[in-house]
Amino acid sequence: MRDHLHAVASFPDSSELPPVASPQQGALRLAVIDADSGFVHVLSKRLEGMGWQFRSLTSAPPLDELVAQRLNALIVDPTCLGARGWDFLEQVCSALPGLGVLVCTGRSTVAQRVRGLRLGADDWVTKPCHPSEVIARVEAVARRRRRARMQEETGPLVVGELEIRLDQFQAFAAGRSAELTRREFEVLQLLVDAQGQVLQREEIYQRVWGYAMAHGDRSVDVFVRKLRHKLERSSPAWVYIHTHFGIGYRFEAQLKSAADVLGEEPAAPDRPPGALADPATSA
Amino acid sequence: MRDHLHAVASFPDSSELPPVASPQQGALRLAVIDADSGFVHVLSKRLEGMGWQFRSLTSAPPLDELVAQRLNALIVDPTCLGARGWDFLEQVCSALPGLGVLVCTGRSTVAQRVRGLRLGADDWVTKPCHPSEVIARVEAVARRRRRARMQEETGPLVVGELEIRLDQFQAFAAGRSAELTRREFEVLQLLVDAQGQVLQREEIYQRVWGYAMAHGDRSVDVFVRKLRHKLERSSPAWVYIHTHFGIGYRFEAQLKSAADVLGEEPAAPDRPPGALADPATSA
DNA sequence: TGGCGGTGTTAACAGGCTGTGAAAGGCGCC
DNA sequence: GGCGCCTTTCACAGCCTGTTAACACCGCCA
Repeated sequence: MRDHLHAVASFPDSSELPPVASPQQGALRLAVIDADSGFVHVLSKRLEGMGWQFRSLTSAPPLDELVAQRLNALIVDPTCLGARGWDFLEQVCSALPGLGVLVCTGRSTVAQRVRGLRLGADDWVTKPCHPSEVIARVEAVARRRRRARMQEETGPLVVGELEIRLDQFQAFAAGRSAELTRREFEVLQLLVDAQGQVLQREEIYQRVWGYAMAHGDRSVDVFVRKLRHKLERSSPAWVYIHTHFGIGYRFEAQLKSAADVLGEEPAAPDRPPGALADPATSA
Repeated sequence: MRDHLHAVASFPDSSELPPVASPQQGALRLAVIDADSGFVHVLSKRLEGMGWQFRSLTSAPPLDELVAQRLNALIVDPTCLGARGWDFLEQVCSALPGLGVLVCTGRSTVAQRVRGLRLGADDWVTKPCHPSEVIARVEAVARRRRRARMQEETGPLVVGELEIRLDQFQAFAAGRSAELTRREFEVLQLLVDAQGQVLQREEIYQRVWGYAMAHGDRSVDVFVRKLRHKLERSSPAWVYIHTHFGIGYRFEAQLKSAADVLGEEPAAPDRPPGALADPATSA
């Protein structure tokens, strides 16, 4: 169902194991900037075992050098960059929007972490930490980035008058944001991903909320209502979310008929705008 | 209730799977990836009793090996896969869209569950859990998947001018929805699946409604009436549902004669319009 | 031919499901 | 601590559906 995504992904199919050095399935190129040799050593051991391409540094390299490396991710401890740490972080993040940046450093205040993440870091890990956790987070970060980049490469997903940008968690129509909240966007994305399949409420709830839907919960309905409202506001000539009574919802961009756009059912449109069967026209 | 689906499942007999009794009606092939031997043991006991084909692993096998197993479902505890757990999940779900994937693991955060489900897992069960629940969920998941896969592989089912889409709970003719309600669709699906066999009212009722039909209940007749009406509206040149007097109904796409389409029974209809009660044709 | 049981057809009803608006509750931000 | 946004819950209205009943029609049989 979601295979349009992996169709675009640039990773070869062979899914194999540790040995060998050639870049393999899921392997990433990454660099570590850190003066803590023990940490770097342990980490590099692990990364080699996974076949990732890996480079370690102890100070900030020129930006263009980083660019040339075509990295997937960067692990950095700003401590070793002294006062220029924040600057560097900001520059890297703005110059390489496709790069996953993970800050891994000793104790820090909440304010520092917030600042770092605001400057564009994707994640913040506090030392001491287990290499596995660092790796897992790097993978998560890289996946997010990959996804966003894919989005960029293939162009935003367009259906009807809508433009859905995964990288912004937002839908646009005619260049204007529909101003969806996070959950609204998630519900929309799920429906869009289903490619016209009807999704049951339970399934929607489970995939978006992450746990089983309590009997009688109307959250999904309410969010669909909000989505419809915002989508209609942004793109009045289209209908996107269709109800299947007793089952659930289905996404399909559908142009409204002229009559529907002007006045709602002016006089005798005895049937629903969407689909209908008029024997006369079909015969 | 929907055991007609089983008829479609195709398990080749030759395989290197454990020597269980020959696959029986409703039995599934499944694999469990989990290092928790106690859990696996209890589960396997249960599964053997049900005659399901079952294989247990403690680490992630290569993808192509999984493919070769022709599984219906996979139960996995990503914990035992370490940092690659998410990757594995993602790969499996995208490479095997027909496979039902159930994550069964210890405590987890909402974020984790959402992530897992969005990567393509079908359900998420938290340990400790009762084997019965796991099995019930696997069945539900496998049913959903099989349905989606069947649809995908065989393409939409087409009979006469009708196109039946399981994923939309709907029938189409000439690209237009027949606007069937859920129950109408279920009755139609049952009749279509019977492949031209005559089904008794009692059987139809039992399978669709889920319990025995009360004596004198006319629900099936009413639904057949509604179906005929909607199907004729969508596809006027065809007759789909045939009555067998004193027995029940049979589905067969049949092109009407020109005379029948133009005027309903002009005067001397030498042949019954709907090919109704004609035991001779069925023999 | 008339009676009888099975089926076609229609309409009305009750209940369930969904749409909708608003209020209450949470949560993060300032 | 106050504030605002988002989420969730609640209540009510309206629509859709499944069900039942009633009547018309058809084929079979005496």
